[in-house]
Parts: sequence; C-alpha cells; structure tokens
Amino acid sequence: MKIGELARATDTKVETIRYYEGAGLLAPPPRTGGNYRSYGSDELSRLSFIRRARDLGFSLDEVRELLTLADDRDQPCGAVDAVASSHLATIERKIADLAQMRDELARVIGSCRLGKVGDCKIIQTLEPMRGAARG
Amino acid sequence: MKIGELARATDTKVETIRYYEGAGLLAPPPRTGGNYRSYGSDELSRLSFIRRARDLGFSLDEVRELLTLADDRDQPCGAVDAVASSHLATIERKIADLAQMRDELARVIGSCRLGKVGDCKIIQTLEPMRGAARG
DNA sequence: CTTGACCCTATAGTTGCTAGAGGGTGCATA
DNA sequence: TATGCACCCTCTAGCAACTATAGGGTCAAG
Repeated sequence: MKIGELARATDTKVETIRYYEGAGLLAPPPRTGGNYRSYGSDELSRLSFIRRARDLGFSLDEVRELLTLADDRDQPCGAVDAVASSHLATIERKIADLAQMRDELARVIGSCRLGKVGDCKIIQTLEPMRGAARG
Repeated sequence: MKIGELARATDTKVETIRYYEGAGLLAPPPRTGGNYRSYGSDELSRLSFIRRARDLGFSLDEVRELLTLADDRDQPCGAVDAVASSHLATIERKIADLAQMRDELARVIGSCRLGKVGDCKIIQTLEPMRGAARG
C-alpha cells in the first residue's frame, strides 16, 4: 500500500502521515525500489487508532502513551483508564470555560444592534473602565 | 508606567505585551532616555480591553477588528454585534464538539479498571478493527 | 562599585499540522 | 522514444498566540 492509499483509507492527508512518522507515532515503513513508503494492514490499524484518538481530542503525547499501553495486552488497563480519565477532566474543564464565555457573550449580544458604538453593551463589557476614566 | 507595571496591572506577561506591540494591537509607546517603554492610562485601558476580549475567546484578528470598531464611537454597532455573534456561534460549535467527545469518553471510562488491556473498552473503542482483523 | 531588579532586541521553541519548492518514479499514450 | 500526468520524495517555512532563552543595557540602593 502506498502512502496515498493509506491516506484515503484513513481520511488523513499524506503530509500528516509523514508527520506522524517523524513524530514517532508510526514506525518508518519499508521502501519500494523507487523509495516509496510501503504500508501493510498493521499500519492501517495503527493509523486508524491514532485518528480515532485524535478525534476524541487526545494530544499526540497521549496518543503515544495509549499506543504503548495498547501493545501490552496482558497488563491491567488501569493506566489506560487514567489517561482517558485525565483527558475527560480536561475536556470537561474546557466545556465549562466555553460555556461561561458563551453565557457572557449571549448576555450582551443583540441588545444594541441599532444603537451607536458609544453605547454598545459588547464594547462596554470589554472596556469597563473607559467611561470612568474618561468622564 | 514601565512595561512591568503595566504587566502586573493587567495580569499579562511582559513578553506578551511586547508581542501585542509587534502584532499591531498596541502602538509603540514613547521611550525613556534609557530606551524603556513608557505607558499611560490609555494603554492600560487598551490592554485591558484586549485581555478581556481574549478571555472571551476572541482571536487576535477579531480583537483588532473590535478595537477598530470601538474607536468609531458614533458608528452604529451592528458590525460589533456581527463579530460577537459569529464568535458566539464558533464557541457553540466547539462546545458541541467537546460535549460529543465527553459523552463518548464517559461511556467507556471506568468500565475496565480491573481488567486487562486486551479487553479494555477504551482500547477497543480506538481500534475497532483489531479484533476482526486479528482473530 | 557592585548587586539586583528590571529593561532591551532577536531568535527559537511550543502543538499539530499544512503548504510550498524542487525534484524523482512509474505508467499510459502518441 | 518522448511526453504527460499522477503520484511520490525531502526539506523548509508558515499558521496561532504566545513563551522562553541568550546576551546584553539601565538604574537605584548599599
């Protein structure tokens, strides 16, 4: 399998696959006579794994860790659970942060579409001291 | 006011202030005899504005746009509202994406803390074809 | 007159790719 | 045989938004 086929099969760009190789997530595959990378079904599985983990928001470092853990199939999977749980906590923190932004923005949007910038609630939210400091 | 004081007053790192200057968000301030940047209360207001906007998740491009709009205080503020609304939509999309990740992760976490990696639901979620392809 | 806190510029590193330059390979077709 | 085309190769630079480092200069206090 050439890199382009692997790319199509996993919905990944060719450059991204080479990048993953450089980043140590994929081992350098054997080459053809013309120096083309040649992949088998193991690499297809591994890249699919990586893509799914990335889709779930795991960082490349976390993916590396999960790949290492996944290869030790007889180990207890508490370590896997720990990586995933910590990632879940990160996601929940991000959601909370974004929800707060959303609420703040929603509160001021739409309240001054027809007014002037000088009275705009959005601008006032951003520069709360300007009125006080300038009179 | 020297850059360090401005940094403390706005909870911003010194390097970030210099970066904002290079990025065109803050004008180059006057210098002292010793070539130190010298800021006044206008810059404090402007940097506070930038920080608040950044806290709300606006990109530097959006901040630049908001700053330009905010300076035209007699203009109607429909354009401000448009920037904020589009940003709100982006935030809501991010929240939805993260919520989906959270749900998928939460579904598999905690179900196999005592099992082996070979049976781990988290790993299975990531490599759904391995079982089929390998027996 | 030296210590220490602060400031300066310029450059490289971070994450996770993506895009480009400048070239080689391999197959079909004229 | 030549030529075109899709595909592959390496290397390097670019993106956001900083952060950190190197290697210096300034200034007030002791």
